[in-house]
Amino acid sequence: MFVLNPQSGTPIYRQLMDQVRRLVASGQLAPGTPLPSVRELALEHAVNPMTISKAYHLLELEGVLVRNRGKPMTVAARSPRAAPRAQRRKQLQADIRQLVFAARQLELDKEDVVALIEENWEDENAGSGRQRRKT
Amino acid sequence: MFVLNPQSGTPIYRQLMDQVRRLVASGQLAPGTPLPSVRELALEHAVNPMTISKAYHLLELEGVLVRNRGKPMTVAARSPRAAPRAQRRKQLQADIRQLVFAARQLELDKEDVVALIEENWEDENAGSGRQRRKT
Amino acid sequence: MFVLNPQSGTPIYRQLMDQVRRLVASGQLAPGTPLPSVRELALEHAVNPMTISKAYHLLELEGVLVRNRGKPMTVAARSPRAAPRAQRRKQLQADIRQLVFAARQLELDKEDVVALIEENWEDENAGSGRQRRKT
Amino acid sequence: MFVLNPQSGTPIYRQLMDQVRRLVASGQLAPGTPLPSVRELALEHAVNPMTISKAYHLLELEGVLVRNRGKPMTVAARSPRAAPRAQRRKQLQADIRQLVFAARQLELDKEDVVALIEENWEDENAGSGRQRRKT
DNA sequence: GTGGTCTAGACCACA
DNA sequence: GTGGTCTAGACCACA
Repeated sequence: MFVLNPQSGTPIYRQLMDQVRRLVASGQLAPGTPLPSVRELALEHAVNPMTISKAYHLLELEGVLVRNRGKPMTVAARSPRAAPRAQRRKQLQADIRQLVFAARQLELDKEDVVALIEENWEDENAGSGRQRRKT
Repeated sequence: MFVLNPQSGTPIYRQLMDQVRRLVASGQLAPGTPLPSVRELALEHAVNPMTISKAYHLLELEGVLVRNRGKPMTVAARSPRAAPRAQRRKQLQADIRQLVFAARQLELDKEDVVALIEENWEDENAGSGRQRRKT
Repeated sequence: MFVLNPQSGTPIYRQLMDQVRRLVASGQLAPGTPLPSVRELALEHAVNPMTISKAYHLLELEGVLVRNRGKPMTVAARSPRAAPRAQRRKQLQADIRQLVFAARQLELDKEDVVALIEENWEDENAGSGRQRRKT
Repeated sequence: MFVLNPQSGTPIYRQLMDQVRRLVASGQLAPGTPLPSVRELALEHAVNPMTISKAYHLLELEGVLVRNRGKPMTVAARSPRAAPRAQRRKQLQADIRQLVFAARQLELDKEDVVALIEENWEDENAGSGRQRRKT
């Protein structure tokens, strides 16, 4: 469900937060949906429970998740089931800007970038998505 | 010349390294070109000199820069003046993958992403590029 | 400077947060004042650094403190040097309500409570304040 | 009869224990009085029966309540019907100290605190008492 | 020196 | 079973 990469440079708890926010925005995690338990995720990704817990806790402060004493955390019941396309686009802005900036420094054309996106789009079927960084 | 963002989450020395590598790959920083001094860059970006120095040092180890006693560091004289397009494309792979991954989680189409890139491409004239992160 | 009681039942990080907020509200911690470092506080109170860090981090999210890379955290530069008396009174409301509730259940009079406060007020000179709970 | 606040930070079973102890001390719960059943209280406050049960059990260990096979728990028959005023005052000490400590950190005067108590005293008629915490 | 992130593992409150 | 809090201690980025 989530792709966490400890080598990534981006703190694990932030990777998780980003992904939860996106899955909620797209409605893949609908309001009320229970999230995997802290322990479960921690075991699955060989990560410390506190790291997961931190991400969940911050998402709770943000209002994305709600805590339920003794029961798994759930997606908060807010807004429509999925954010409108315009808002989801906005959520991608920072990544887009970073990419455009990098591409221009590499003196690549818009066409190069679009081609690369098309190539990668096909590869990433069925959740085979990875999240890496330049390093 | 460089865009350093202390809020970015990505360590400053990495931001600098990424940017130098890209400008060298594209030939904007040609072999032999002197880089701004550590002090100069540090002052300009209100950053600790050690941070700049660390980036330069690591780029030297990588063979991208060369140290010249008493004179500013310069771009190493290696390969053609600029990397071939194919190689520069490769340098963008990680960013592309990250973007595609994020877009799919947001249930955006390839077309949305391309449109966003086109929008941002125009905006970023004249080195007004920023490098931010999702936060 | 701070009084932390691990036995208290109230989580340590919350005790610290409450106290920082109050000292900021009263102007005893003026904007720009550096706070004791995480390690310093942790050692002094024989408490884990992460516990202090958590309190500081949450206070940063609240806007009470600001982080300074590589330097101690400081009190945020916001509002007047000290909150107006009315606002500080408000900050005490929850404690007052709790006390009044307890006193009424004990069938004590307002006069009993006032007398107790007067007795304790004198005792607590010069930061000899403790923070305990009924347990 | 009882005011339980799950958001409070203070464990629910402790809130309940505190309140029972105070109502017994003041004679509002006289020796022999039956307490609401675990199930009843749990339902009324939308709380897990085990939580209520735990509080009752600990109060039994303390000697405040007694268990009666097949019948509701009752208030233990001990001492006079109500604790003398001096003892009840003592039961309030911890709350008083906490309040005085908070008030001094806020640089409020004894007069402010007394005024706040008087304001709140009137408001809390007829068991409308709440028990909250600073959060 | 500073804070940030993380692990491994304990114990608590609650369901 | 769930999440919350905490310890002891490591290593990283930055000043």
